[in-house]
Amino acid sequence: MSFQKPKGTQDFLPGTVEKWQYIEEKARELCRRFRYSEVRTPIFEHTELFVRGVGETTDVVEKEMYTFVDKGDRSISLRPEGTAGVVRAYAENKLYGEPDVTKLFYIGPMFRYERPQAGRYRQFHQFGIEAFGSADPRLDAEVIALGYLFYKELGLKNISVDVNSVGTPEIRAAFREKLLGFLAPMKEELCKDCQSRMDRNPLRVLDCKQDQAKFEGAPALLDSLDEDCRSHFDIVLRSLDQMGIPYHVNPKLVRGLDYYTHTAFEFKAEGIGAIDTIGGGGRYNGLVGDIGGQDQPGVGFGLGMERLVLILEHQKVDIPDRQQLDVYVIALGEAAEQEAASLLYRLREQGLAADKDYQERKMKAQMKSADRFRSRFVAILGEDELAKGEIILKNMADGSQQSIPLAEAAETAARLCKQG
RNA sequence: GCGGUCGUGGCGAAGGGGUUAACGCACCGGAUUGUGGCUCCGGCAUUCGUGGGUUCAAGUCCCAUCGAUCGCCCCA
Repeated sequence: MSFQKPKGTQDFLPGTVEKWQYIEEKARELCRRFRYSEVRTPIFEHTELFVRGVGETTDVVEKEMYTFVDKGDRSISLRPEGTAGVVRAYAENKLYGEPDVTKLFYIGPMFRYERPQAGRYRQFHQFGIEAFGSADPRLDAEVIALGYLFYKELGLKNISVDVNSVGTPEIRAAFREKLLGFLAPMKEELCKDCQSRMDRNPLRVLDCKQDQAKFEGAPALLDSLDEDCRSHFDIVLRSLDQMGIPYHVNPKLVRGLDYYTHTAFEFKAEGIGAIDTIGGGGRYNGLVGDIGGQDQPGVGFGLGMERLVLILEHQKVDIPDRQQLDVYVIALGEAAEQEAASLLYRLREQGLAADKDYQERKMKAQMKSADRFRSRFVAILGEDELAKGEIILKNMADGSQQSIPLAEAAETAARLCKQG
């Protein structure tokens, strides 16, 4: 094989794309119900946007971006996540001028240079939403609700929602100091991952799988929240309660991107390998201003599509798959082939899904094809039929068949198909 | 970036140094001169990811490389 797809990428072939189409359709339909409109932003942006937006010390920008210099000497990066680009588009196009809350969604590929693993690819896809222009905690709840309902309506079981408040950057900075004070004396006893986490992201140390026991008396971020943060968080939780959305408060929940303020949340599922987070998001009140726009609060999520597909398969959720054909035209002999080609076109003009063989195969083989395509009818056109100016229309489900004048074939087939 | 496992026809999968590369599914043809889903019969890999090496002899051993897969860090 001379060519292979680049590592960590995938070809989505017939049989699988239908699944994706179904999921995307569900996402769009749900967004419409919640009044979120689609945006399509570039797949690459100036590197600086992600550095400023996502945070320059995050793993995502430190080691996972596909960055290159273009012919104009600009540093460009393939988007590693969706929010930064949407925020940029929101600010650049001055959508904050709209009187209402701006609600946007996107579906598309993202890129991260990492070792592929179950549910992790270098090109992966996200469905995400962003709502700008309101700091109302009920909007946070709406965002969570949309994600939750998305999974629920797709038929997923056992999706859990983890929620936390990460406060404001100031509160987080203060907490970080307090936590480092607590951890410093025990640094030598921590695992080597935690030791490096202490430098990069101390809040994450508390989430370590090995050292749990040592963190008994550790300070909790939730206890450090000020009045504003606390009441914001309380309203989010109360709203979720009233909507009947199950969640659990996870004080250790920390997200990998720097821009979150107040609410942070994750959707999780089990049994799909080492990775259980299938989506996450939160509020990002300073981000629009950081990126250079008029400051506006925002909240949103990003959901991983390949992880979703993985779970759908794992939970054996049925997804409407291959399309079926209405009519398969079988022609026998050169003269019939010629006539069949035009009959085929007329069937399609009637709005029917129709096809024929183009490999001069035997009738039996063509019947098998009709069967494979799950065609409802077969239109047989042989020497005899051609001579009589008719076709045989056979119902594949019950085996019954009738002769129909060739001139009326398309209309008759269309009528029969529409009857059900 | 680090570690484990794996790479044989369209797909699944035997074979673990000795020279015609099992088998199953799918596909094609025939039994059934023009009718599918069942049955029976037949066909279908000059070649074992790629490159190098060891050997009289290499899918089979060694090295490298690419890819897949699982895990770690991190994340969707």
